[in-house]
Amino acid sequence: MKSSNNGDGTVGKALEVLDMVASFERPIRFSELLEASPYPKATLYRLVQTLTNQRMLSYDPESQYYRLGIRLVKLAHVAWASSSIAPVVRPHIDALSRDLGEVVHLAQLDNAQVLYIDKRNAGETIPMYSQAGKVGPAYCTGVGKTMMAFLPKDELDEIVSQQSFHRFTPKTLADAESLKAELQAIRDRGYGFDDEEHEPEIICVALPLLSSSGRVLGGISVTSTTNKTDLNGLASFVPRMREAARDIQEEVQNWRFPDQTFTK
Amino acid sequence: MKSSNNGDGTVGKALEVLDMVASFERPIRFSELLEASPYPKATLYRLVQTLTNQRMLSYDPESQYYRLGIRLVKLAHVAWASSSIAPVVRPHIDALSRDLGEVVHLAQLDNAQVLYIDKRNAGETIPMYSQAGKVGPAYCTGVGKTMMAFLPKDELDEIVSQQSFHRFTPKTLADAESLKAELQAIRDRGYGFDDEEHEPEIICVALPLLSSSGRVLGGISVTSTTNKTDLNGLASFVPRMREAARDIQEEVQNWRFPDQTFTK
DNA sequence: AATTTAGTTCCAAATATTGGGACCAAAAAT
DNA sequence: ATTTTTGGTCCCAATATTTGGAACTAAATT
Repeated sequence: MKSSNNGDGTVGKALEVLDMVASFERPIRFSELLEASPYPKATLYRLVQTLTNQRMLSYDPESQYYRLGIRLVKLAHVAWASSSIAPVVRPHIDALSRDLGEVVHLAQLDNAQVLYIDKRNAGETIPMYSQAGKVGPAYCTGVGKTMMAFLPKDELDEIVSQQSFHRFTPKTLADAESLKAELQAIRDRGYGFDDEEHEPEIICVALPLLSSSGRVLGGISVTSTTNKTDLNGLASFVPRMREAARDIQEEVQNWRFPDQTFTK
Repeated sequence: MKSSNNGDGTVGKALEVLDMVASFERPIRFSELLEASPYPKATLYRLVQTLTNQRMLSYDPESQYYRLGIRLVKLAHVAWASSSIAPVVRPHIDALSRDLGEVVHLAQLDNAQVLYIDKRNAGETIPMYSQAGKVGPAYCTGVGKTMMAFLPKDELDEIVSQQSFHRFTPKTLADAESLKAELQAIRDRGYGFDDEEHEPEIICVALPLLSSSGRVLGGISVTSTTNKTDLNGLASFVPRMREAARDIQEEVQNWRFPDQTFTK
């Protein structure tokens, strides 16, 4: 017994390296990776070789920089398209954005963070990975807080304890106490706000998407700015959003893949 | 010596399993995977466990179905955003689509196939086989043939031999000979067409994106339908596309990540 | 109650991974 | 021009992980 890693053997280590490359958000050199990694040179070298062979990383011999490989884009396309909610939700956030004239997001929780799955700008379409795939903090975004609010108690405690509580703006809820109070308010109200807690002038209203058994599937939010409207203005969007959420929940429940055979 | 796999040890196997799940393009059961896989039950089981642990797969205990995990969406976002061309090309295909009033694609070659990296719709969507992350055949698409045409000879032979040559339409070039002749024509002309070779009524014109050293970075295409225009009509788009390609090539060359420190 | 099917666990044998250190080439310093 | 440093690659015996046949369990079917 000695290893410094997570416990999933070589595969875990390789994926950890992949994450490490991703965390730079730009092409990097082997030596930069080495510095950031807990592995000895030879080990990291082999890991990176394997990943490159597998096209999960790509290497430019001229510049000697590694970056994430496009095989990931292909896999993510399938992941997105066969996720239970993304394809179902798309037409709804489309309609919401059109009706309300604002930016609409679909998000899920991933590892105590908010992961944006889809986005619709008021005017035009933003195609896939430019925005989908982004992550944000859960404790100071509308969707983040709203999804947390509807988690079962044990999961909630766990996820709250994992928040980093950086104070982005004067209004950021920067400790577990105030966050928990806010989450209670969201549960009572049935929806959540972001009142310039992440970025000044940016406000939003969010609804959870729940499965029939009450599990949190994701969240949708409508975003605006303080010089366009205020929280009351956003609250007036809620009935329309509820409609969408209801429809989505129903469709997700009944939705099956074309050729998926069921025995019951 | 015995293994039936590609040679990258456990990591290779795990990624092969990931690909296998992806190839179904829908949630699947363990037993379906087992049938499709070359691994014994216990081995596959552990592989899938690890992948699920790592959130590369997600498992719904209720339905007992596996699907690709959302961690992939996050990774793909970074892959897309830190690829050398996608972010640079986006404003250009935007403008192209606006100016020409047609659908514009950006694609790269991946494993002898065309991988669509980005797409811009003009006005309303033409129902068509493509989105970011989707893959398509190289030998019967405009971008595919055009990118192949500008590959160095050895890579070209390799990639041609990997094509599956299924005859989608009467016009599909369904053997290596006709494809190679077509590639020569594309080289001479400087751009390529898709003349209903993949789908009836769908036609397109494509240009390669080359690095300063002549390496194929990707391709852009403008797509239309036979009841809107014809190949001559598409050819008239070429000057405008050339402009875009020239600008892109220049920008890609000069483009560096904000904080990327260079020693020369 | 008996059989099949699907999923999970065990453990000794087989195999892959590990990492210290050697090695090499190119760049920087002397 | 020579030496040193830096960044990257390779080797191999010790070691840890993976393997897969088979046994087991739970649930569905006969």
